[in-house]
Amino acid sequence: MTSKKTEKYHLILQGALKVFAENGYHRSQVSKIAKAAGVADGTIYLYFKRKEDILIHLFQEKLGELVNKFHESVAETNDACEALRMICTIHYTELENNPELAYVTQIEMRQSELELRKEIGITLKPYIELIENIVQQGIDNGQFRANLNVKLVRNLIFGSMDEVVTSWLLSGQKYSLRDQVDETLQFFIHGVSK
Amino acid sequence: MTSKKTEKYHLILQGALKVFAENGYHRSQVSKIAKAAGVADGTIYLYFKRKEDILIHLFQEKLGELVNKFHESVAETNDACEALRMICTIHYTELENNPELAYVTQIEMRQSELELRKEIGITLKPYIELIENIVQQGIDNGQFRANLNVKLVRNLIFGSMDEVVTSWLLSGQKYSLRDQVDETLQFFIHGVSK
Amino acid sequence: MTSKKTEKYHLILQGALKVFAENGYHRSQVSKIAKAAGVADGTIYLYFKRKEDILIHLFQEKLGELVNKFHESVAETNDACEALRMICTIHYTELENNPELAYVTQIEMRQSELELRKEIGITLKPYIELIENIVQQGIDNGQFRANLNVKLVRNLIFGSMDEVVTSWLLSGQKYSLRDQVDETLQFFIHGVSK
Amino acid sequence: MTSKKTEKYHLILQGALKVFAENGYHRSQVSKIAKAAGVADGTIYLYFKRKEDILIHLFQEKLGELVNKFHESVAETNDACEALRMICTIHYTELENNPELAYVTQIEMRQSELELRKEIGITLKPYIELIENIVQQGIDNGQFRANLNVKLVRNLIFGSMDEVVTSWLLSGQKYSLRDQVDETLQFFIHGVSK
DNA sequence: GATGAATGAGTGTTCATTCAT
DNA sequence: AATGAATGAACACTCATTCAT
Repeated sequence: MTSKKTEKYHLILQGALKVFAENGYHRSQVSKIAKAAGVADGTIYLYFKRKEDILIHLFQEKLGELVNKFHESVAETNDACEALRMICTIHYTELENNPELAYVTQIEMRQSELELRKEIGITLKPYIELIENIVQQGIDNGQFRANLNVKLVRNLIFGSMDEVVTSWLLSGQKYSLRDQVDETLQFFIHGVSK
Repeated sequence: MTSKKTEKYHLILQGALKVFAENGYHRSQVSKIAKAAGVADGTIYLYFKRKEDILIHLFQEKLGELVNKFHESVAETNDACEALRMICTIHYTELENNPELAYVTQIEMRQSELELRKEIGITLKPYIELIENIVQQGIDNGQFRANLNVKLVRNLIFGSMDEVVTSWLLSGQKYSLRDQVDETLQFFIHGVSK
Repeated sequence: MTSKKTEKYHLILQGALKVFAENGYHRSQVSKIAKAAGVADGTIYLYFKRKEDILIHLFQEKLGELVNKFHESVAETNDACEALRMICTIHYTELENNPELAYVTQIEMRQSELELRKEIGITLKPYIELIENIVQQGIDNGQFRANLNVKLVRNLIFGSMDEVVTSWLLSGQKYSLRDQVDETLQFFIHGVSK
Repeated sequence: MTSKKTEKYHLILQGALKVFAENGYHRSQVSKIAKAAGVADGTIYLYFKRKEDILIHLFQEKLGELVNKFHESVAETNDACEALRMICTIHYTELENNPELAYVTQIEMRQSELELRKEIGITLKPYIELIENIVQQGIDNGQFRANLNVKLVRNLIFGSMDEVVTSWLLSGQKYSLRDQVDETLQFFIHGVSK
């Protein structure tokens, strides 16, 4: 249910996503976002403290939806391998289907000050922790090695997927991202060894 | 022996590294860099076309050194696992020992326009390819699975390490990065499975 | 009645005229013009694309008024000699009464790039053509020689008056400009010969 | 006789004439002039106090030659009409044959500060006075009207020719300047009347 | 709440001039 | 005298943010 108050809020976020994806954060003037959202420049400041705030909220909003999808999909299984597969599938599929979102998360999000990076870290945390829980679950049910450093491994897993997406994006999205799921999973499960 | 001509060039790069690490790229005024380098503002433009150019050269210079170290170390062995270990060791150790460089590569480098990102991609390519070669070598000598997608795997490996470094940096460098080498290698070689 | 929108536009032009006359175009910083106009620096760029634009608009605005006066005065007569007299009278009188405008038209206008000079040429054209028409009229009604090269003669006439104004200005405006009308006319009509 | 000391002086002036004509005064960096002259930047300051100085000297040098030609040609005759014809012929011919010089005198010379304009006025004075003398001579020998205001008339004459040259230049030199001599003279001698 | 005109702080870059060699 | 690397003052322009309506 979207109240009348939040209508403009979402219009602005929608406009910002479009403008950021087209021009990059630093080249996206507030007035351009306002125009894309169909509101006046000043109106933006009724919903956001600063320009940076738009980016943060955009990230939180969009990532929140993603994290929800992750949680929903994983809830259905006790198999850690299967859970990892679902995580990876959603990760690749969702970003492949939303190139604008992909661009903003992979490129623009990183273009921010240290302060903002930490803010983003907080938003990202539930996702990272979800991966951590899956790894822990895999250990607990005997699927994974017991001596895994879960905090390190979750970073390795997230970092891998993250880089694959960025690489795909910078390459010009010339191949299918979701087609990489199987081989990515192979690597997570068995590593490179025979 | 540093020729007189390149002396200021390196002074400026050194100053820029310091200033970028302290303030971030966008908050680093050219005049601040000049001051840190002990030269006049205008002098910078005798050696660099524009501010962005400093970042690119800084990256190329520093990353070039790193890539050389990677190549040298790897040249000594035919064992793909051992080569991966060396790569990871150098990657973690060098950045741990050069926090300023780490900050610039992990945070500031990403703060740049798409155009620059591609420039950086080119500089990074030899490193990525080195990893690819190691993986290929591992396949060839039977250490690794034959059906590995080398281009995907190299991205997974690089992305993993990259994320570990970023995470370490954003955490405030509270733990030892090089101590993560063994477990990182475990993950690369065997994945998570028992 | 000046609409609210154009109010600042005219304030800026007025300020620019003053500042240009006092300091010359190149020594007139935008901030100085803004101050003289009683607006913020940035406001200028809501009404003009760039600094040069102010000069062009100033010229068009002021010259447009002059050209109108020329046209009005000439419309009243069929006598080419009388028309020339009116042209000359207005030319001298108006500039004598507006030393700031005189300074800008005679000195600053010429200080601009070739590109701008052509722009100015376009604005000046109606005036030059008016002179041409008068000459043609004089030929047609038998007052002037039939074999006059009207395009050359209009330049000779305009150039004469223009130089007289510049000379008067550079001399420090020590004598009356309008007092030169009679003798200037004599020269136009009869030349130097007995 | 050119001493070794003045060799570079003339090289610089020659280079400046070329560069000014090609780029205009304000877009002509000192370093560009130095390059065109085949000397080092600093060398220029051994011969000229400031950049503006080059323009002044260039003007004085080139105009000095012109004035000499004027004087020589006029010395041969006592006929004021004939003298005016010679003045006009040389004025148009010389500038038509030296488009670079024409460009600098008609366009660039005007692009200078009031201070410089007065400097130029001084250099131009002998030429203006020469015209004045011719007019006076015409009066004295009964060729011209006795009640002519010589100081005004000289300005009218100079201004006419000056405007014709500028107009020809801005038109892109599409027609012959010297072909305008006869009709210009007609205007000076008889004005426009029948 | 909504507007959008107005603000003014902030900075990369140029280039005339200097001066140690 | 000649060099040319180094200097640093100067400034147009942008754009996030405010606030009177």
